[in-house]
Order: sequence, then structure tokens, then C-alpha cells
Amino acid sequence: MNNTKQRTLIYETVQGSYAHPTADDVFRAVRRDLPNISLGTVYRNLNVLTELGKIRKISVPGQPDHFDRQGEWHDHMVCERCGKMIDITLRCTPPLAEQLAIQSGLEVTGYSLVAQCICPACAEEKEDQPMGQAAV
Amino acid sequence: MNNTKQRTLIYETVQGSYAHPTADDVFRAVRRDLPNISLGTVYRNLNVLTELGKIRKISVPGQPDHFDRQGEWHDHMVCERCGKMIDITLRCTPPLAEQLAIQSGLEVTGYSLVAQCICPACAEEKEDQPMGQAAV
DNA sequence: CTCTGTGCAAAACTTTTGCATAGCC
DNA sequence: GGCTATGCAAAAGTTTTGCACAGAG
Repeated sequence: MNNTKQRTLIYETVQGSYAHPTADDVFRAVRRDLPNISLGTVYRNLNVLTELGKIRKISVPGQPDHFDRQGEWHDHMVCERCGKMIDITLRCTPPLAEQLAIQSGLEVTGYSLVAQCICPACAEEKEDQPMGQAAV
Repeated sequence: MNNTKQRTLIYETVQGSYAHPTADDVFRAVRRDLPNISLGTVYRNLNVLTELGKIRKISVPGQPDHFDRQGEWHDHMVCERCGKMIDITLRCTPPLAEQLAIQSGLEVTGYSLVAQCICPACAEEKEDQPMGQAAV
């Protein structure tokens, strides 16, 4: 696998961020350093890096896929008002993957847990008046 | 809300199935009874029914959304080889939604848990030879 | 030098939407 | 009759892909 500056930069961008960027977010970010990079290259590399397990892809209903740094395992919560994504390190005993494997009797190779929530900012807003969507 | 035969049939199709159909699956199924129904109508009604909580929408990475009957709460596993979706009634104590709320300190309004697995059929196949994707 | 990756553009695919008409209540 | 839903078709949005060229090893 070749180490191109595009691939390196895309990886560093995702791995260095806690903002759960979409492919387009990554595209706009790396374009600051590599103005000629194409969106296709970003998608291709995000997929390669996901495949290699170097970053994670998170699917959220009704939104484009998000990408996330690899680090300690964690799950995600999404504010149903503003769409903001929040990390949560859910501690279960036994661990969720184990419970899934035991209770299903199948080989579990991974899982994705995305909870909907009301984030603190939106919860506060509600107390004033029923407003529309806040900006992401 | 009007009870059109389209909406009724779409609802019954999803509610009567354990196959987790996609919008297109539903479209092809209802078209047998209503040959002139349009895909747009199917999407509109699936969204309306989801909004009303009468059916569920399940997002799976890299696949179009699936729809599922409402019944006892359950989570889902997807075979990473053949894409087949399997119901699992995961019992956690305390319940997952509660754990999420407690550990995050946020108001949790729902969650989606989709685990990747190797389904029994694909697990067996593997023992013979490394094969390509099976048909869904 | 060879093989992989890139940029560009077109295309694929899923899902939404505008509009005139049809159907429900 | 008024209001909602439908069918059709176009469009929007995300993601993939074919191809010629550039870059990495």
C-alpha cells in the first residue's frame, strides 16, 4: 500500500479530530492543504482506512456517514434536535459484544450502537420555547 | 390521516413480515396487489408510519434502510457475509436505554444497536472454501 | 519500471419533492 | 367540497467508478 500525501493527510485529519466528520467535512479540511484533492480520493481513502481498521465509519439514520478516530472503544449518541454527535464509553458487564455473542449463539465480529438523545444545549433551549433545528 | 389502500397495504406488508424489507422490497411486494403504486408513495408512507411509531426504520452501514414490524423490542444482527438480518432480543440488566441514560447523564429517546455477525449458513460455508458473497 | 493512487467527470443509487390529479371523509 | 394522498417525473444528495495520468517504491 502506497503512502501518498493524500492518504496520510486524510488519516491524520480523522484521527486527530473528535468531531466525527463526514466525508465532505474531511474533504473540506484536507483541501486547505491539498487544494487539488478530489472528493473521490477522500471517499476511496476513507473506505480503505475503514477496511484496515485504522478509522471507524458510523452510520446515522438520515445522515451521511460519519468517520471517527480509533482509540478506546466507545459508542455514540446523536442529539435528535441538532444532530450533534457525542462519544459515550458505555461500560456493561459483561461487555456488550460478549452479551450479544452469548445471547445469540453467533459469532459477533463487531457492533454499532447509536443512541438518540437531547444534548444539554438543546435541552436548555426547549425550556424557553419550541424552536426549530439548531445549526450543526 | 386518510386510510388509503396504499397506506394500509404498505403497513400490512411491513407489519406482516419478519424479513426486514427495504423500501424497494416493499415496493415490489405491494406492486403485486397495486400495480400502479409508485416508489415515491412507498417512501412517503414508510416515513409516515415510522414517524407514527407504527413501524421501525433500521439503518445499516452501506445498505439502504430497512423497515421492521413493531412488536416486542429487539435489536438486530447483520451477517457480514450475506447481509441477512437477524432479530435478537438482547436482555440487559438494567436495560440498555437506562444504562445509556445513567452513564451519559443525558435524556435518551431511543437507540439503535446493530451487530455484525457470521450467520450459521455462512459459518458453515466457510469450512469448505473461502467463497464470495452469497445471494441475499 | 511497475503498480498503486489520484483527479476529473460521469454514473449509480437511494431518497425526497413539485405538481396536477384522484380519492377519502 | 375540502383536504390529504397518489403517480409521475425530476431533482437532490451521497457514494462509487472508469479512465488517463501522476507518483511511490
